[in-house]
Amino acid sequence: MTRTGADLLRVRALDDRGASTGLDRLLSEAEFRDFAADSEQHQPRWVFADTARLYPLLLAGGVRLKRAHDLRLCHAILRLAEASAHSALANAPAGRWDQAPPVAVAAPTTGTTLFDLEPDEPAAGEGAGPEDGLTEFKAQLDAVRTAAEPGRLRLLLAAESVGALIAAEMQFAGLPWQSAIHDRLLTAELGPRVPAGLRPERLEDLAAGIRAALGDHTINPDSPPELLRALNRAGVTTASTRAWELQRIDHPVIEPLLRYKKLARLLSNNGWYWMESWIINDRFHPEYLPGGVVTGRWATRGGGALQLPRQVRGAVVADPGWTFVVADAAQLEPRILAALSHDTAMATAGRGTDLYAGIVASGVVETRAHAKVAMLGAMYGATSGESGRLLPRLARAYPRALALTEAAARAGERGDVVSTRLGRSSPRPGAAWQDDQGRATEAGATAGDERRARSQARDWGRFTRNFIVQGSAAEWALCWMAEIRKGLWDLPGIAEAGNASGEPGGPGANPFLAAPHLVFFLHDEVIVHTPAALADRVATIVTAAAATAGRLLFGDFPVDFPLTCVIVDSYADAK
DNA sequence: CGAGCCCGCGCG
DNA sequence: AAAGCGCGCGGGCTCG
Repeated sequence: MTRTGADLLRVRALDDRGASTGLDRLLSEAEFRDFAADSEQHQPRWVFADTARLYPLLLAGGVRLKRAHDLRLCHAILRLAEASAHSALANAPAGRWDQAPPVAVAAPTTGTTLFDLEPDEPAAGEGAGPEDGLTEFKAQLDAVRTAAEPGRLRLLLAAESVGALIAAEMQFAGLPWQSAIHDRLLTAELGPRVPAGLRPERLEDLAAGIRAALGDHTINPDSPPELLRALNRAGVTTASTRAWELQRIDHPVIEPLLRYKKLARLLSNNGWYWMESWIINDRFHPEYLPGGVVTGRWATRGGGALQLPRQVRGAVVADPGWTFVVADAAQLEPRILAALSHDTAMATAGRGTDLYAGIVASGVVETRAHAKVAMLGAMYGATSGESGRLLPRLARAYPRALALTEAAARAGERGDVVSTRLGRSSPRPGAAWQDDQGRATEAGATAGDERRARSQARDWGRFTRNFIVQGSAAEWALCWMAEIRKGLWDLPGIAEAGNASGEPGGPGANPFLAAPHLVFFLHDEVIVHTPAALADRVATIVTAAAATAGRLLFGDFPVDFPLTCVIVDSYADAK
């Protein structure tokens, strides 16, 4: 499945090894939609150069696909994976499949849809003809077939690819978002709306309070350097204007200043301008970027979808007759670490309970807060503070888990590669890093050279230490979502559910929007929008999917992945 | 006046 | 002086 230059799509049928089985056609987009709808009866695996560019076309036409293989995303994994390091693909010079995807244009305001695609890309570089996709697919199949433990890579590529389908579906569906509620919320916090560039009443009042407390009537509280100078002039000794540092200072300016910072952030990041840019027909359509983070986590582009502050989640409200199933994997990363390292003691601490509470119950530390900060320290590489002090106790109780994070850190410090459970490997540090390490071992190296090299080595070690945990957790989350999607696939729509309320999206909406579907994903948390009558069944599916994801990654190793799963009409009520 | 940096902070 | 991981985004600010 590739694009040709003339807005035609080339479609070919292949067997398991990528060999052509005869069918080879050029179709217009409309013809392709019909073709895809027909072909879905046989549940083929669609091989796409870039799911994000093609799938929205199908979704807009009401066609949903079950299985896919995304060449661009899978290439990125195989290019770096240690398990396929010997393959032709991994050793070929960089080419078209190593390039960043073309930037899709997200409409910032009403008038166009979010799904406009750029004009077709020109043939990019050498060998970018229509054969290129097929050649690449064969190279990927070969890289997997000849890899160590091909089953893991195969699962990873399938999970990454279904993630691309889900990402497109979620962008298409959008997160239900009530502009009216959002507007009321902003007005209550900031005061009535004012034209862009002006401060709403509440912010203006607070700015006046800040100026009065500092005895300076010209201060712009939005300028950190200016603010810092004014604070120091007023006898407030601080090295920065960070909220957590200001919090500890006793001075009349602190209270209005902290309040100002909070509200100014709300206005600039999720204020009226944001609302008008991103909310269309009471839906938020962020652009998800599967594999957008080196660890395999998703990123988003535009709208800050992965940073929705709790302050505004009250605007996320289910349609009439519908509700949300909001599920969150409890202490996901430590559980992943326990399973990765086969640390049965740590896994046992999390059995049937809050993992941090289990650590306390085992007598390792005194409080849940201590357990949490110690675990985060182990996974992030803390060396000082409370976290650093608690680490030895954690290491005594859970030697296997801590040995694994330490080994990952040492590997990174040497410049070595580490890999996740399913085989996504970390990038190597850049040339500057290598140069600095080399310089520190040469004869004329200064103490400064050595210090610098050591510091950078430790930085990279903290990255690789975290990579194995964050990346494996991202794989669990992909499998979880894939299983949820599979479970939801066969649920009935609104009509069959015996609920007469309107279907979301209005007339002509995609039929899959009339049945339960995923509308949001945030690293270890999902939201399913569902007819209220089906919410219990959805919750059962989501819960079972978590257990299945655990088995897919870790087989029989006895580690639990419990969820907090609630049925709520507003996201604000989720926790 | 735009490009690109830093700062600060939202999320996990 | 160094400092627990990964991101995206907006505002200020500097520089060409």
